[in-house]
Amino acid sequence: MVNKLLKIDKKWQKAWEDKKAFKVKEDPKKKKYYVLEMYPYPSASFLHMGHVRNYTIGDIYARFKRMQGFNILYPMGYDSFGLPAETAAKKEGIHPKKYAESSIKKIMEYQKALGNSYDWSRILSSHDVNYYKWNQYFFLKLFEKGLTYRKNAPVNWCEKCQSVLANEESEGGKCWRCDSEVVQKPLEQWFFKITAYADRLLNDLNKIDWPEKIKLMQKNWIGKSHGTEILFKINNENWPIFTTRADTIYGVTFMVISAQHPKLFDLVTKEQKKDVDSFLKKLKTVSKEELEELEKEGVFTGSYAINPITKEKVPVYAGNFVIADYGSGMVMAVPAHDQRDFEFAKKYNIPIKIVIIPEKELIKEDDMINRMFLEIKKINELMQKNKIKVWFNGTFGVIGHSKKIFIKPRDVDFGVLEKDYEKAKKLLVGLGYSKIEEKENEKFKYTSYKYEDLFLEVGTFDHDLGNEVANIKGITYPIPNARWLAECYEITKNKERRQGRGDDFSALLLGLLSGSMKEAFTGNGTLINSKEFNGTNNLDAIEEITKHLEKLKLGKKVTQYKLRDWMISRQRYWGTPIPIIYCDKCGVVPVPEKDLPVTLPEKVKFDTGNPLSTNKEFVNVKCPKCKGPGRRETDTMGGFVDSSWYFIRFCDNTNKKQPFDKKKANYWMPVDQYIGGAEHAVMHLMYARFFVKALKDLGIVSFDEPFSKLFNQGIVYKDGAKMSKSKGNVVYQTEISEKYGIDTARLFLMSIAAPDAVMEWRDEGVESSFKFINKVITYYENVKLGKSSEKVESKLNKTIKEVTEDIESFNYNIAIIKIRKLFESFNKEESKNTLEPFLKLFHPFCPHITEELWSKLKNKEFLSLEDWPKADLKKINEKFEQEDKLIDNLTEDINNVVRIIKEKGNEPKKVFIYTIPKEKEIYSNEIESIKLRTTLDVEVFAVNDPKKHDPQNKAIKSKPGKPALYLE
RNA sequence: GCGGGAAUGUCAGAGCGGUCAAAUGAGCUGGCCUAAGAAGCCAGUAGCUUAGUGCUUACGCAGGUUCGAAUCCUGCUCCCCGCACCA
Repeated sequence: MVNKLLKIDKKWQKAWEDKKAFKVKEDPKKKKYYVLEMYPYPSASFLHMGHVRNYTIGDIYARFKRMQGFNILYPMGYDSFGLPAETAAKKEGIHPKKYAESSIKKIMEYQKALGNSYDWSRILSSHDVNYYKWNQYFFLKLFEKGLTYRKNAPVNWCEKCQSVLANEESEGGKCWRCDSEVVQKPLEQWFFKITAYADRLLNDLNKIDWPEKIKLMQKNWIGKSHGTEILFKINNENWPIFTTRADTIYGVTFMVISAQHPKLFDLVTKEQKKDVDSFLKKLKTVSKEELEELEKEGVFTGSYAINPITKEKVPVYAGNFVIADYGSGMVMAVPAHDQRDFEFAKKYNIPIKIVIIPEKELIKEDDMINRMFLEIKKINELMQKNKIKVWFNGTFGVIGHSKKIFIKPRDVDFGVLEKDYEKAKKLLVGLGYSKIEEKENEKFKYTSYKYEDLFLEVGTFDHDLGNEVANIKGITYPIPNARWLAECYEITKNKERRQGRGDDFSALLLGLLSGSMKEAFTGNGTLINSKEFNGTNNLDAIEEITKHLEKLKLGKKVTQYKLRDWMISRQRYWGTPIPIIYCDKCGVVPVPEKDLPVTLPEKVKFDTGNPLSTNKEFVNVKCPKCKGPGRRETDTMGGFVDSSWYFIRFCDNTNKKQPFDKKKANYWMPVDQYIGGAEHAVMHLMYARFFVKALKDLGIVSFDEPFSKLFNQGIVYKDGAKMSKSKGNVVYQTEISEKYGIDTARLFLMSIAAPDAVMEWRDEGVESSFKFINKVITYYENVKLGKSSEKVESKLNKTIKEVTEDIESFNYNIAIIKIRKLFESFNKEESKNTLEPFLKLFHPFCPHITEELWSKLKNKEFLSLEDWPKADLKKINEKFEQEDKLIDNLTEDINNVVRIIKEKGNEPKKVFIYTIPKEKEIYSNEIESIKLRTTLDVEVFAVNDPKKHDPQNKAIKSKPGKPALYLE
């Protein structure tokens, strides 16, 4: 059987290829549909189950859509430039080109063995000069437009890879490829100005049908935020500072400039230079893990900044926690209301100035008191039960002082008689109060009682600003003591005085609170200490203060993005040469378009530094402008440039005169269904979107989003880790396909889990898919061609309807279940009208065997190119389904009774079924199938049949949908 | 820390207000078939109970909404995945 399957696989793969079954071209009469899987990196010359899953998901969709009558573009290509080829070259002494090309060859072979319906004539590889030439072309176009520029920037540098990494490639201070530490290093680099498209990239997310998760990741990555740019004067020069918290301007007590800031030394005074230098030396990049514990550190620069509103003079520090290229690279530090600033201030003893206090509404006083009240109530009940007299007087509340909290509010007394004290104490311990304090209290006067007071210490509370919480028996509650803060504030605002309290409450609060603060208060609240803005809600204050600053021309509203420009330079060999020549006279000169391509030379040395610089012929060229001596750029472009437009090249992959024919591109693009891993959420998918938008602005294409729909397939795990060669937990394609045929692998991968779910690979289930395929084949080989029952037709049409919807929405696993069920309902005799549509439904999942069975039904054309079946809704009759269920229930009942009788030692031979008259036919029609499932002899009577055999008078038990039984 | 997703029977994995002791596989148990089966077929697979019934527990934990909840809401726990000193 296996051999047979393998032969079938080969036979049809060859047939498809020979007949060019999937070759397509533009056809204005047909509706196009473009299905694409992210093109693979041919670093490994094998495919594992993760790959197979990915490609199968795409192929099923492509085949499905093709059968639905769409003109399907479904190509395959290779992302063959990049580091692994170069690493392999270094390691094994193979030239990257050779390495890449042999890998491609092998991978292609395996891919072809998958039986996917690719149009192989459209193949492309990014290392092909006919491809990368156009990278250079686009580079120059973007250069003309000012979207390509060069700057000296601190970059992420990986020592091991000897290359610069993009922001996206440096994962928390580690290289995404080799996991070694990334260091900061200043270098001249080429950039694409993706930031110019930040807003469009953000807004157009609404246009595309992508998983929300990916859209969100892109949104966060773009990171648009609104804020205020405030001008601080430092050494008589204006420094714009970006902040989202203009409301805290009165709380600024220092400034921090990024240690990597290019203008840092403008601020460093002579006296401080030594300190700053030694501080900078200490800096290093840190890993993700270390980041959490990394202490905020800094050093005084010697300069002071003038707060534009308060005119206060505050020191400027250089700090390790400020990002150089976000915002202005310098922050106004408000330690009372920003956790980082707070930590820094604590460390260097900088004053903390509180300018926001929490609002009354935030305090859940009532809740607190209710809980306390319940506690008291509980105590009361307990005491009464034990006949201990307790006094409570007045309303209950809470009072807090020092670090303890007592149920002992303003005018409440709680006491027991002296003789009950010990007993009461015991009971309270039983209630869970571990500590009971007993004391004479002078602070509170208990005039009503002579008895000893019982204080209950029920918990502790922390007294710090804003976050007052009480911890009572392990539960944390907000505590109303902030109430008095609010009170204090009221007093200040109304300029009231209260006996025993100071005039300047702001000062008092500061004194009281800043010393005991444990962390910054970053919540919202009411402004204090902020002159005319006192009493304003801080969210409103952001607006108001910004407006105020605008009036004074000391600030303005601005928008910030986290998105950085796309750094494309790589100090590598195996990539597209950047078409730039440096000339001592003319400076940076782009290679003229007519001189393209700048071909990547094969002869280079890989031992040290940048390989391209070792080829003198390549490097030393004439300046295109002045014809004087020039020097070529030796950096190459990162691979994400290649992958930013390859999907358009597929539309016209052999064009030598243009990157692609505009008409062809406009016919096929955008990609209707893109399929690939979620790991590309922010890199490839963002760059490609940018690139397409830029091309649109250049007038090269007429669409502005590359991928209308995106589907993320789930990762295949094995032994708890993602399947990958480096982890050694790989199951190769051939391990399954050589044993069971490729259709089994496809079917299994698709039935085990929804395509977008992560799945754990287990061999166990493979057999089941294999068995099913064999069953289908055996069935089709033996089926008697004839008529199909209405029942089967009903089922077929229902299945067609549902499976169509399921495939459309990628519920492949559900579709397979339904297809299997349909198959189970087939009889020994079926008509072509059911046998053929079944093959069609099954075809996307198992193209080879269905194609084979299709031809066995004497069909000449490829099943792959047939029409997808349409459901005839008129033929769907739920009656059949219900009847099926009745028979199911009946046989279950019979089996149940049989089992019970057998346990009692009897062996039933025959079952008599008594149905209500209306249902008699249903059951008598199904006698054969009942017999089959019970192995008993079966006889059906209507209950009103006078001739029925019913010695035990069981017939009375008969109910609609539930016939009575008698077995003997 | 921020953001997103999940938690279902022995396992994997559907379901997402009633038709749910819960699809479909796998595993396990028993039976049939057979010289024998690793093949095929049939049945069972929460517990108790019963000639086909009935009941009780069950969809992470605790509450809530509802005539009714695996499905909706609230809180908690745990796991996974992104981002992360973004001012």
